[in-house]
Amino acid sequence: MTVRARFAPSPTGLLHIGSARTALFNYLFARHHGGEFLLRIEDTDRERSTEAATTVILEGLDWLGISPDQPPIFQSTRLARHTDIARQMLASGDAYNCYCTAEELRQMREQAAAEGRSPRYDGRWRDRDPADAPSGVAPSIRLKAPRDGETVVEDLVQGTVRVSNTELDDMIILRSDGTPTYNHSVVVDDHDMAITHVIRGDDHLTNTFRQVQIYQAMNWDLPRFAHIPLIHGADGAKLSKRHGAVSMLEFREQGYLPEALCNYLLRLGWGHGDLEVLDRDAAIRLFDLDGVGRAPSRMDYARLTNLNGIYIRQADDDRLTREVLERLAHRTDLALGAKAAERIKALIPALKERAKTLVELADTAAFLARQLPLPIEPKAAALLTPEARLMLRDVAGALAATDFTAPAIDAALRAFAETNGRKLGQVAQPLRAALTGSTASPGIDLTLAALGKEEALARLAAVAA
RNA sequence: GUCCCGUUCGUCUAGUGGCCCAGGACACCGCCCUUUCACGGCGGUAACAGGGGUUCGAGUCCCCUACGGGACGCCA
Repeated sequence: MTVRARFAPSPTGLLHIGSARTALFNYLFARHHGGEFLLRIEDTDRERSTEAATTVILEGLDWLGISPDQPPIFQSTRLARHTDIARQMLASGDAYNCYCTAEELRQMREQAAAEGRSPRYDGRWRDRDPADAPSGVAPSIRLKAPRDGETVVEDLVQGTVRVSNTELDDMIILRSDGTPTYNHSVVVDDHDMAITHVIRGDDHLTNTFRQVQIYQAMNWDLPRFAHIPLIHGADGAKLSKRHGAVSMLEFREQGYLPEALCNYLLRLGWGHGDLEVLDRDAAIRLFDLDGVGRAPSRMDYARLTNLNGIYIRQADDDRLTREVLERLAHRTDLALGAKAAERIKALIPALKERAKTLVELADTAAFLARQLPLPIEPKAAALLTPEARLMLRDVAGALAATDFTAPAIDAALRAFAETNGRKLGQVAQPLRAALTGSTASPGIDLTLAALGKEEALARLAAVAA
């Protein structure tokens, strides 16, 4: 049997980190088993669903590199099929008309709450004579769920989960306005799409019992279910905005690489021995549902950032250069010409060793695109004492005599330090301050070489005594 | 309130009855490397929620308690 997995988000505005992980797990599972990964947009709530929100999901998945194998299926286009099945169930006696009003149901719930019972529909129309139907009231259609026994879900992550059927009431499958409900649509779609594995957040676990009852009523084969635990914030509560970034767009803006995010998400709730850094190929090769834990996990931004640093160090230099240029393009305090771009490209290999995000990478590259006079950080300014400025004049002279390659610069600086009885650091730090306006940068030889002779000497002249 | 699920270092996890006085990673602290900042190397602090069983032996199996989470809509 070929595996067919699906990701079924409702388009409500953003691709949440939790949804992204669900999508990733589905994708990896399908790939691992040589199956297909499908996407279904659950846009039946017409008021909340927008085209823009669908675009956000599609772009987010594309950015993460987990695009579906087929064009997405829009649930809204399948309405007729859903209602058709509901009517079939009505005809076969697996469902019945319920003439309760919303108000009546609300009272039923309130009374149950007041008496300490769980708020369930009491089945008052289940076996009632259709002749009793009040005129002028449009009925909803309810599933005639089994009253005895229990409903069992053999979950690939949670194990066997069973609940007594007395806990489950007769759910509405078709509203009085003729539209299908979520639980009903999902079952019909998953069946029609020949989904073999339903992998989703465990907030859906209790829905599953009701969905199973529909499968059973229709005599359809059950897919395998896998309910993965949710992602929580650092405080253990449901992940929300106040915990920090949650949408894919935000992570992208904050300079996270999609492969780092995928790696982080993969390791959140799934483990394989001591393995921490897994690229896409390794993930596909090793991922399976038996490695998924049952406890919810907490979002840890520090760990994501650490992973991001690893992926930045491994990333292609041209790609990083493009990213940096893009992020610097809007800055009005820089002169981002061809020369500056050339300098950035030259220093990226050294810069990427010390950046954890693309934002950081761009920030630390910005000095290369600055114009004189250079803004100097207070700590850097403190290094530029009158004495240091005097020294820099001589250093500039020594540097001017080289061909300005990094090795030549390094040799010249070491020689300069030696003949002047100074430690290399006593020369390099004021130099760094004068060239970058900061106390931290890649090796001073690399920094000088990237700036180029003309620019470097100009910057030195600006501060030298 | 009812039902369901969960609980190993601060966090993510390894652990499927003896290999565990519990291993790795991030974070944190110290040292080393070093022209700064990173990277890297070495070392350190730090956990089986509590209580009962079962067993020669329990982080691993069972029960109870506590705590946490999820679900209880004519939302998805």
